[in-house]
Amino acid sequence: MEQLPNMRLTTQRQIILEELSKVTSHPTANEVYDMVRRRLPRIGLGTVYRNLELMADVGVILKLEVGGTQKRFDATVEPHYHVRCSSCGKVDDIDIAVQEQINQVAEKASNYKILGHHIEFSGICSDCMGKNQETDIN
Amino acid sequence: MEQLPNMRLTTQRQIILEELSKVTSHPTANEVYDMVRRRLPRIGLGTVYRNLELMADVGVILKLEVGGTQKRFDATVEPHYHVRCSSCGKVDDIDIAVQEQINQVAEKASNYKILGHHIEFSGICSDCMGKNQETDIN
DNA sequence: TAGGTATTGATAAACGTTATTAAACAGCAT
DNA sequence: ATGCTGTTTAATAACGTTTATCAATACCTA
Ligand SMILES: [Mn+2]
Ligand SMILES: [Mn+2]
Ligand SMILES: [Zn+2]
Ligand SMILES: [Zn+2]
Repeated sequence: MEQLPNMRLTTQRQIILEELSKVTSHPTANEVYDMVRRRLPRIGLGTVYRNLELMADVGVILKLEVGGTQKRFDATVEPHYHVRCSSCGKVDDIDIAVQEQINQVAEKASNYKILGHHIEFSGICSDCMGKNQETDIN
Repeated sequence: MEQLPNMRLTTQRQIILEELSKVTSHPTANEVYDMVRRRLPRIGLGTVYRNLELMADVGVILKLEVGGTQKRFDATVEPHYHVRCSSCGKVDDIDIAVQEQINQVAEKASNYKILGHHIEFSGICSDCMGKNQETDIN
C-alpha cells in the first residue's frame, strides 16, 4: 500500500511510532501493544497491528520476518542484519557492513529480479551463555 | 531434540521424506500433506507436522523460517541460500558461494556465540515478471 | 505370544493475525 | 456552530497455521 494523501497522523500512530523508536529490542506486535497501552490504556490490539502494518508499508518502520512464531518490528529502517538467540528468541542488530554486491551475484545465479536481501544469524546471546555455563558445569 | 535410539522408521516417515526429496519447491506442511496423501490417503495432518518437526530436529531435513505465514521444508540440508518472490511467495534456491567468513565477522561485532546464518533474498520470479510486464504495458 | 513403548489419526485447543462493524473523530463547507 | 463526508478507532469475530491431547494401533523384543 502506498502513502495516501488523506492518511491522518492520529495520536495512536504517533505514540506507536514513538514507543517503537524508544527501544532496540525488535518487539512483537503484542510487545508494542503493551508498551503503547501504558500511555493509551484504551487502545485496541487491532489498532496496533493495523498501524504497524501501515507504517511498514509506507517504509517508516521495518517488519522483520525472522525465525520464531511472531513478526517483529524495527524503527531503524537503514539496511542492517540481525541475530536471533536460539535459546531465548531475542533479536539483536548485527552491525557489520551490508553486502551490497551480493544482490547482483544472486541475480546472475537465478531467474529472479533481485530486490534486496536480509541476513539472519543464529547464535546464543550472552545472557543465555551465562545460564548455560552455570548449568553445564554439572 | 536428539535422535533417540528407539525412534522408529515408520512408513509415514519414509514416505514424507521421499516425497519431500522429490521436489525442489520448499513446500509448506500442508503441501507435503497433499503430496503424501496421494500415497497414504489416511495419514493425518498432525502426523505430517510431527514428523517434519522431528526430522528437522535430527537434521535429516531443514525447516525454513522464511517470510510469509507458513514454515517451509527442504530436503537439501547442505548450507545454501533462498529467494522469495514478493509477488507470489514462491521460494527457490540461490546457488552462490556460502559466506563462511561472515559468522566470525558477526561474532566479533556482537555478544553472541554465532552458530550460523541464512540469507533470504527478495525478488520477483520470472513467472511474475512476465505477468507484470504484460499488465504494465498499459 | 504377551507386554511395553512408540506412533498414529482424529480432534480440540492454542496462537498470531486479519476482517468486520458500529461508533467516534477530523476536516471542510455551509 | 452545524452538518456532511470519509477516516480511524475499539471491540470482537473469524481465520489459518501449528501444537497438544488421547484412545487406538503398530511395532519390538523377550
Ligand atoms: Mn534492527
Ligand atoms: Mn533450498
Ligand atoms: Zn538468549
Ligand atoms: Zn512469483
